[in-house]
Amino acid sequence: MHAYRTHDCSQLTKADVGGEVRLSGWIHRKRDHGGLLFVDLRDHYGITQVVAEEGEGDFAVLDALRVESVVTVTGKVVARSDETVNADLPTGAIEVRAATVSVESRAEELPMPVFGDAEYPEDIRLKYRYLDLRRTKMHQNIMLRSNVISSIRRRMTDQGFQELQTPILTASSPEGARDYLVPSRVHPGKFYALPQAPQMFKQLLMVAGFDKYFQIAPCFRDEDARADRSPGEFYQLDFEMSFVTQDDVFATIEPVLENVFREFSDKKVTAAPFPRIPYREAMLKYGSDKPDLRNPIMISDVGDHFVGSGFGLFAKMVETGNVVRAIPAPGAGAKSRKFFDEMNDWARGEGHAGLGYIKITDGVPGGPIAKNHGEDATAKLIDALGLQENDGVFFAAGAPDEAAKLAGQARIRIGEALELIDQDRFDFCWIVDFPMFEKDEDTGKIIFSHNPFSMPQGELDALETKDPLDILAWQYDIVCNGVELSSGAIRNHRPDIMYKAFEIAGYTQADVDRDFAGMIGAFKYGAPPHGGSAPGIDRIVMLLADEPNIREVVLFPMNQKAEDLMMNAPSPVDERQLRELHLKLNLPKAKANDAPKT
RNA sequence: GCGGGUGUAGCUCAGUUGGUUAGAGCGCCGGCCUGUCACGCCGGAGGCCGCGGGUUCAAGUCCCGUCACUCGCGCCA
Repeated sequence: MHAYRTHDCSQLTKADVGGEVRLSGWIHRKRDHGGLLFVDLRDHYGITQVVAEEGEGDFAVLDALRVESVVTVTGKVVARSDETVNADLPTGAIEVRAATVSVESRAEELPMPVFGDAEYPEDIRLKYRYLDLRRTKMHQNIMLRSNVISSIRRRMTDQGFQELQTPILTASSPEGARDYLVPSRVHPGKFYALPQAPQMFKQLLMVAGFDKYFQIAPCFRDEDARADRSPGEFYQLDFEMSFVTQDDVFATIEPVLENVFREFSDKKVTAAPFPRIPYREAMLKYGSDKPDLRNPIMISDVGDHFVGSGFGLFAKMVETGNVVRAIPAPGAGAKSRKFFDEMNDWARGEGHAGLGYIKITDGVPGGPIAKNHGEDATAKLIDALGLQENDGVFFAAGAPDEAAKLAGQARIRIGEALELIDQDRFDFCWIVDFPMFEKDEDTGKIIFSHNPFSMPQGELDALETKDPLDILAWQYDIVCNGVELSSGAIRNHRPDIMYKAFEIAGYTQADVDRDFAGMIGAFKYGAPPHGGSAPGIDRIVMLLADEPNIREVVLFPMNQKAEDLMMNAPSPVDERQLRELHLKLNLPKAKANDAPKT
């Protein structure tokens, strides 16, 4: 008989009755009836009930153990009587009569229980992540993640993609997020950087002629956390293809995403081809470049209605080049005035001037805007917006960018408050036609608005002839349920266009040659047109697991301050290590009241 | 860096307009219990009410500061 197990804890059925078996696992739960003891024995695969009776075998050994201790139990499989069958358990028709019990590992009293689905503080969960991961929900999430990644790999290789590895220690890049730096021992004063994405490497793989590349790639960015953003590191399905147009990239990745989502969820999934929404249209209609299409609210520009309006505030704003955006709130007319006032308070709290509204009650429009705007004009506005007789509508007014942003946030908040969002769908879309450049709000300079390596639409001709702010890029994002899954582009593979694009953004040819030496050099020796994208693995799994927080689908995440509470990272290093790396610390002055870390 | 929320037993939480000895469930420890599967019953231990300061006759409760966690803003080509 095997030293630890003849079966796992999910396998035994009526067919095994009478057999001598050996199981190993954790004591999930104990039910102690004095002379009779029931133990739910748990492993990765399932749970099997073990019974021990006083006076028989190693009853006393099992009786004395705490839950989460690890044991090996040997005994006979017996059928349960009809009254005692547990239909909720795949192994519920049988139980194992414990003859011998060997203790593999004794558990102390737990800082947090494994059994049950109560919520626990995240710092405790992170510190004792190995216990947290034993819990059913977390264990399932991580299994889902593993299965999703397998499925993605299979689907990518089936389409002819090669899985290739790129370096983890690379060079810092002047663009993008802050880098994680690694000091060089051999080269005093020089540093490696961890890749924010294998962006340049994957483009170089295209130059190297590999045609189709993918990788489940770790990416490192020193930026602050969000619910859908782990600090430190995350994974992307990074892929790149040669001799392709934007349509080819879409046609390649759409079936992968659609089918992965269909494979791992019962929700309705957008059928490919996914809708494509130009960036400017998205900002107008949804007030966001990552719209949640499950939300039926559509924003529209209603500035024209307020030209010369009796509602002087909006009339004046429109005259001075500002905009007014309407955010319908279907059915909100039935809500109390408090609902509308609270929305306004929220907008002010977010730092906006406010959120005006019209509340329609049984066909009668009310509120300060309706009153001053005039009866006929209000009727016309309501008609144009297609509002029903118990709807509401909010107004975001201001500079175009600000009004769009406020309207977009309000759209989300109203959709949630009125429960307009269908929780049973995954709605995909592409956001396309991103602008190539934008104006830096602080300096007034022209800067790249996204990836500087994207091909401008119209190529060199556009760069030379058009207003930079009017130039669009072959740059696209894929969005699902308001979550940005990836961004990608058809790349700029032409040195002449590259130099020109960087020149517009204020970089000389020498700057480009220095900062992007590897890539610009490579493009001078024959580079194929190419493009790709990089959907975020963690976010895909988060959506599929129906979790609001990315840390629920990451094995060992760091907390919001980028600390690993289990491994105590980051940690101080000793003087010898610093000397080897030619580093001297220049620490900020400690605050007087800082509590010591435990 | 900034703003919101939270902080009471190992864990989840209750704690009234400031008022006597801060409670419950789970867990833990002890006892009883031979068909449970959230086993049951009896008993017990366990509290710097995050920390510091202030107001007050009196603070878990009010005020200020601070720390921790979290959500968001900034940041994220």
